[in-house]
Amino acid sequence: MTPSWQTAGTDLCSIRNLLRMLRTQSTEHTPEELAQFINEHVHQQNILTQIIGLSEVQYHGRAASTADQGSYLTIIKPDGSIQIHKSKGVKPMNWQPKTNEIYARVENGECVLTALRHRPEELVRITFLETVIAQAFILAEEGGFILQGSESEMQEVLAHHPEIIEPGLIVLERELMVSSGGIDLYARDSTGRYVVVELKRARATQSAVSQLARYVRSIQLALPAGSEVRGILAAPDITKPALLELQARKLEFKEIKALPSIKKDVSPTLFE
Amino acid sequence: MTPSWQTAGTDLCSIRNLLRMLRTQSTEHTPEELAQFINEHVHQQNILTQIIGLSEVQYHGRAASTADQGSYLTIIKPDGSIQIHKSKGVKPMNWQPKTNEIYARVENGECVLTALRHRPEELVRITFLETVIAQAFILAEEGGFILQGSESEMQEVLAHHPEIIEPGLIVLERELMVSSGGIDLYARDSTGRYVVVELKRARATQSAVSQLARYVRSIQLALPAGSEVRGILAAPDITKPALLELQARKLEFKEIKALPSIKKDVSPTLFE
DNA sequence: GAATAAATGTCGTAA
DNA sequence: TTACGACGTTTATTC
Repeated sequence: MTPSWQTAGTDLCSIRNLLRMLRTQSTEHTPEELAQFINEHVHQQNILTQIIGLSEVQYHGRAASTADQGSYLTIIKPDGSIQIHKSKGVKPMNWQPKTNEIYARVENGECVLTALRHRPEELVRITFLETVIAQAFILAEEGGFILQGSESEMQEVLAHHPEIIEPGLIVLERELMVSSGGIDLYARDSTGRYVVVELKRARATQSAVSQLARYVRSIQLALPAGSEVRGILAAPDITKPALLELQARKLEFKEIKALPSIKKDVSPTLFE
Repeated sequence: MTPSWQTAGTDLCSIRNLLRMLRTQSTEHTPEELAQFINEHVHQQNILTQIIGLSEVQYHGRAASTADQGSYLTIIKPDGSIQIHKSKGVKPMNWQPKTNEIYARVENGECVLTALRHRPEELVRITFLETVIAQAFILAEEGGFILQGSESEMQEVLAHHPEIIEPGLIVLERELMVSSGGIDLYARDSTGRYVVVELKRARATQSAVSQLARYVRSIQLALPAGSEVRGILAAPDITKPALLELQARKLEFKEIKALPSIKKDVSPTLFE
């Protein structure tokens, strides 16, 4: 039996281009051929496999879900992660971050891809009813990836410029570990009171408030009885319930709109 | 300048297959053509676009990130969401959940895809250094998707209608494997000579010519000495250098403008 | 491995 | 549209 996929010609690549199409499967194939194609490519180093077509997806694990017949894009990455995309959204319809086992086989005349994961025990099953195309690519060479602007960077900036939060504030510790977790900034205000600062890069929610409250209590327990400890939640925004709870707990909110950048922008002119 | 891709025919594969590939672009294209390809497909109703190749990605918005040159898979969904995948993890390396604006243009000789989002103000910029493949799919309302218009379909049609290439041509084999790769169509002409047909969905380039030449040589070696083997490059268009090389190698070019659709049972109202 | 918190979280829904 | 909470959250880090 001749498989209906072909090895791509070598003329597809150039010296700089290390990503190459490895193999392609046409629309013409039997379930057996598709299963063979998948099994030959999945879990191999650097090979990303893609199947597009009418499929059915089942998930069983932390939850359970079934996707009826639909046209989905299935991507299997070299690390064994799998994701099934529909036409909308960044998030896949179904996925499996890491799999212990991936295999395809023919069941009842159709190619079924099974992705298993232990701990937690999860299962994704994709039945390919009508495959439109199956492709495998080599994804070689990965460039460096640099992310900036996370909460840690916010902490970095505010640690050096605590006056943004409040004039006279002096930072004593960053990432101070207490029983309930790590305090972003531990400081002292101009009147000598201890201050616990909780940073949020996004809009602060109730969970941030209770987090701050836990830290404040931890500090109060560590200090001599009667010591006054302030709690400041610093974020660009706060939700209404969070603000109410904050006030009820006698904690404070400090709006952080913009931060002086400590690193060069990617391309500052883009937004001018 | 003729774009190197083709609009797919109106024929449908099956009633169950709702998504189909609309257009395909091969590996050969200029940055201008790639930009045009993207602009024609992106943000259109029901069209999912994919670009695979050596790229560079920048993000600026809630945070900022830069990804150096690497082989990435870019997916643009019909809802305007965009995601750039590397070889690991379910999560994309860069993404944009929903965009207000997506456009591609040539900057400094390279195709740059810009995805803008307001509220929050965010920007993703992808520079395609070397594209391996660009694909576009139609997605129907019901979420099915099926592909059409690929080279495989072209092969399908021409295998059944070899007279389009040349009257009296008889197809002996499809996807005939030889040492140098897979021959799209292996046939015999009206005078009994063997014919190797290489198909290109897009404008044929020199690499297609050398590919065809390799196949012809492989067949010549396999046949008794002195056997005459013709090589035909069938494509909608051919570049000037490719045509010159073709003539120098005594190979032939056959322009394929339109293909008769393969009629299959389907309700034409789906795509109006 | 369990627990904890960050994330460019994403996504859906009610006001 | 905006606010708000849920998510198979995922992912990274710490204990």
